[in-house]
Amino acid sequence: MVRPPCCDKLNVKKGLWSEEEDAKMLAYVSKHGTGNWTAVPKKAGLRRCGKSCRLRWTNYLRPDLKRESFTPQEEELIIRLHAAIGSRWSIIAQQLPGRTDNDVKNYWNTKLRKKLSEMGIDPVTHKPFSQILADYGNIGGLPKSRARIGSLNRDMKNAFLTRPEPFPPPATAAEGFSNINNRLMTTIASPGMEPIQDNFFPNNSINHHPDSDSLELLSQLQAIKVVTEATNYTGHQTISPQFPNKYSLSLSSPSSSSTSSTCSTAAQEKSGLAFSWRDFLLEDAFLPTDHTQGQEDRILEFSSDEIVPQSHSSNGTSAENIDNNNSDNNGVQGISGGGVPSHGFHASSSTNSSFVAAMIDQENEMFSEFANLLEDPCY
DNA sequence: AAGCTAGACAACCGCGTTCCG
DNA sequence: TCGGAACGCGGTTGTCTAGCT
Repeated sequence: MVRPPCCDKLNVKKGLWSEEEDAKMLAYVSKHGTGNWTAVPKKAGLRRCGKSCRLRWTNYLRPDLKRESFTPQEEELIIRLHAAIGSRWSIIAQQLPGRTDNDVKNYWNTKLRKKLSEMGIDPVTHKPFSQILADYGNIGGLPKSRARIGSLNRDMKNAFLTRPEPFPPPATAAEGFSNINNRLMTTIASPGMEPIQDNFFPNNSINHHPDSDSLELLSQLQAIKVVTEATNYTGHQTISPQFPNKYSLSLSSPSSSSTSSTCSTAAQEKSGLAFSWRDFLLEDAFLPTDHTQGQEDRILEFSSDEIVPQSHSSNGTSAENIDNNNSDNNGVQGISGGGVPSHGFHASSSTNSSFVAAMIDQENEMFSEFANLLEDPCY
């Protein structure tokens, strides 16, 4: 690619901006406004590329930028929009006043992606890792396990290579997820649920079809509308009562949006749409299908409002208590002790080993069945 | 105190799109 | 219609800093 003329000069400065440079930029913009960035360095007396000037202005010097850290509401909106339209940072940033696409992108890369991974959700597809691996396992001609893991995206790779248990269930509410994050668990990665885009935004970045660009913009706008509306209510998306495990998100015309995009009812809110972690792994090819009572003990149950270990339901740690605790924190980061939520997994170690053993068994089965394919010299 | 590491964020790079003569 | 310049975007890299050993 041909470099812009302004960037060809050998004496163009790179790296961090000094206060003096910032002052020059501010002085220039306050006098002349923005635009024609290639001319800015010369007019402003800066040894910078015009592109660099534009970035410095839009990402740092603009007076309307927020400096404070992201709020849980902003966090939620980012995740919802990312689930709906993918990494279209500029579009997402437009829904967050005072935030730049760079801000949002950095926040996603440093915080949210990791957070979702720790919750057992693939940040790329917003599907549970277990579901992805199950899907992945259905693809024929699989290479050896290590290479197979190597071909996963980096988030799943991290989940595999840095954790004793490959598919950690979400942490419990007591371990520190806010109500907002709990709701995210149910709206983004609820059991058996197809991701939002699979059902409603077929032209998203994941399922993109090259001939569908005209529909893509509409889908994105609809996605933004729905996501922002849902967030403006209570953070809940419409939940179809007929399909408790298939959360539907209404896409509607403006005339019907007030009714179709409503939040859940108060009763639903109170009772929560409880489902178990077993449901979450329902499609996991590696889990034994017949659950014994012993296995039942390790099932974690969580609702749309809080995540409650089922086996702990009688120990006085009621859902309401947890909810109250979160309320004490104004619904913001109900993390006792602060910090990043732990991976807190209440299952016993034997449970973990049985889970892993099931995986290994499955893998060995495939190896024996497709032994010839495993000799692929590419691996 | 020095070295190391991870996290946060600023900045750069390359590419696609839009604008304009 | 075409080609070059400008702009915008997303991915990646670089730098700084705080915390830990």
